Amino acid sequence: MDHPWLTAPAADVAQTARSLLGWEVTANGVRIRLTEVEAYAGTGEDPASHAHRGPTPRTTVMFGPAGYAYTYFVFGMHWCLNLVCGAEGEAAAVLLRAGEVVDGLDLARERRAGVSDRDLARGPARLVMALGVTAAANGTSMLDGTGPLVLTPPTRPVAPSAVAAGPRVGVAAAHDVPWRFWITGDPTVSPYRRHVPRRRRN
DNA sequence: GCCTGGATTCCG
DNA sequence: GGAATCCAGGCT
Repeated sequence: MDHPWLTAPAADVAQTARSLLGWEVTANGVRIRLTEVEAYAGTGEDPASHAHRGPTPRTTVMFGPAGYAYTYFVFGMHWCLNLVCGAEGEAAAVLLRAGEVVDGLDLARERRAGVSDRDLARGPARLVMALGVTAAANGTSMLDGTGPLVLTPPTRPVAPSAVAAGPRVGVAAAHDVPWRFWITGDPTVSPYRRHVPRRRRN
């Protein structure tokens, strides 16, 4: 499958993120339609990006070619999923923040026991749980079917006028860039929380 | 080596 | 509003 915009320069990663809304991610029997994403620019350009200060063992995948999954562990308990974008070496990425489960509802409910259907993938770590992916997906392609994740074009296209933009969630740096994109009014979009500085321990 | 704090979620 | 709960990255 050909996704020319995926390899657009890192400087255009915001546009790439916007284009991803409505696309579908399938893994382990669950298919999710993306309703919310966040863009992270290339190395050296975005203080909020894990790749900001250059490659490290954790972020190696981000410096590879576009179309690969970058998963990372956060807060000692959660996994998040990114799609690597831009030219090889630029380390741009799009964080997949939320979506609507459009297939495999029973499996998703099993993995997210006790929550309403709208909350199944309403948040980056929740989306990962619903898809049943973790560390094993890191560094696998999301385009060619060789990994657990498969990215496919929208079944229901998203009109450009239906896309809203705002600051990224939980990110202190570059708070002024509106690089979070979501489908206006969609119930599966995560509730916005601005970055809250942690209280210092006494 | 040690220390800090995080692209979060859930519960009180 | 705060706890849970690891570890990458920065600094001593």
